[in-house]
Amino acid sequence: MLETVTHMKTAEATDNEAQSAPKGDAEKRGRKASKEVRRLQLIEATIDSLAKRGYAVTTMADVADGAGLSRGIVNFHFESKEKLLIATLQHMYDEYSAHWRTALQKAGDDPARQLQQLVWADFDRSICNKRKLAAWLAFWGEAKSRPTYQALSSSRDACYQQVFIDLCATLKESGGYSYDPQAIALALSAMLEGLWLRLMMGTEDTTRETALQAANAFLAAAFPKHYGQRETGASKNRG
Amino acid sequence: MLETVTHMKTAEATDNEAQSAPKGDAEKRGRKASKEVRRLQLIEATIDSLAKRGYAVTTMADVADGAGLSRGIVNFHFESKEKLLIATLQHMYDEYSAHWRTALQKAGDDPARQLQQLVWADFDRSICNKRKLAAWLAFWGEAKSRPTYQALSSSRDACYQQVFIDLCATLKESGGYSYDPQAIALALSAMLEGLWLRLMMGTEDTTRETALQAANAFLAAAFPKHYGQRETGASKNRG
DNA sequence: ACATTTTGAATGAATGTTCAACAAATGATG
DNA sequence: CATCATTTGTTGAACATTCATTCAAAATGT
Repeated sequence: MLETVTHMKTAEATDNEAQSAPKGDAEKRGRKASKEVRRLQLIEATIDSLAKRGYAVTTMADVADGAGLSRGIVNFHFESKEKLLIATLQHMYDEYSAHWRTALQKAGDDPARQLQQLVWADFDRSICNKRKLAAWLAFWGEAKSRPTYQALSSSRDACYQQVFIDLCATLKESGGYSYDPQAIALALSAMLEGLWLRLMMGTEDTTRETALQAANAFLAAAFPKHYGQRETGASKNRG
Repeated sequence: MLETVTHMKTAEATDNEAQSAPKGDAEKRGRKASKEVRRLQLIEATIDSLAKRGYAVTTMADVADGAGLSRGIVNFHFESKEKLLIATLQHMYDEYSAHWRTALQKAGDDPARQLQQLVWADFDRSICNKRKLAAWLAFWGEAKSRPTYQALSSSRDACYQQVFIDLCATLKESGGYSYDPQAIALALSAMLEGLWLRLMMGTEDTTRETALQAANAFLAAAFPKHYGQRETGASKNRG
């Protein structure tokens, strides 16, 4: 019935979104708008480089070339390389945060449906694609030794985790399960991150489809009363 | 005037394993033994640097200083920086691989016990500590863009995954469960990796104990007939 | 005219690698 | 055992390269 979830599909191939033009709504403050557009353009180029080359060998020249601009431009819009990377991380964090909050809102009032939508949202093409995942992993690899990154580095923050715990607690009561909500919530969110990891690594046995199946299998096993084993909702649709 | 600068300050905190001596079984080829010891010493220093500073800023000088040796020594024992990193990754891969195989062997013939031991082995202090986990994550962040890393980068390889699938299939038959063994196995191993990720990130809400609880909660939820909700087995034993 | 943005070369710091000298162990010879 | 020759291991300085940053000049828009 509901194939609503997954069809965001915001330009996963290469994303030529930020490149178009500084036109349209900004004419009085065309400059300021142009400045924001430039920043976005450079941030997207940074994500590209992180995904393609990796954190360690992502250089300012890579970013500038990727954006089709000159070498010194990044230090004009961002003060330094570190600030560019922080801005990029912040951008991805904001995007992910907005994404799951939207999914939660769209889910309505049924807790079971809310949890399901949250889980499915994780595999939406707009955020779950090779490019973004690779960029996340690049940051994760550096987060532990960079205090500035730590707050933003885990896309699933404390607030997200608390939502999971509350939902698991609610389902526990309504379903009469007997586990610790906190433990199950941790297991669930850890599995989601682990599936992301598999997808990024590019092992052949894990695709977006199989990952979604695994997530559904977890839901069915942990909350049998709410997610019957019969209908997973992922087996027939999705191209 | 020149007092020999033999610091040998290997392994400050945890592992003074490689330090012992080039003696014993190697007298004819004492040199070769010493060579292996040096290699291990440098590999350990590399892990230290990866964990403390991160992949991007781990330099040859860091490694040499960490081992208490001179700058040029790494290029003598390893041909290049890349080969040092590959050797380090291989070392960690071999260690992890040997670890889970040993755990599997010790578990006896009962499939339920085998799976449980495999899961618990993941949180053994010998491999599940901040230092090693941080080093793993550092490699993961670079693996996608470095073909040489890819084969070794995921500690849990195809063989490990197959063991999981087979065990899940066996438990499915004996317990009369109704899910797809492959999906559940993927969910399980992904959760383990995700829990590792949380532990590395150093978020306060995830410790080795809570991670183990989450893993046990998963087992109890997925295989209720085999792992009753009552006894998790993790509350008192296992240091 | 004026402010803003962009360019591209110059600069200086950091880093991987090389290498000639040096030290230590090993083996040969008497 | 003593002495020398040879191989193996180690050092630290020198070198070349890469990269982030700076900045004066040019281009662009208002």
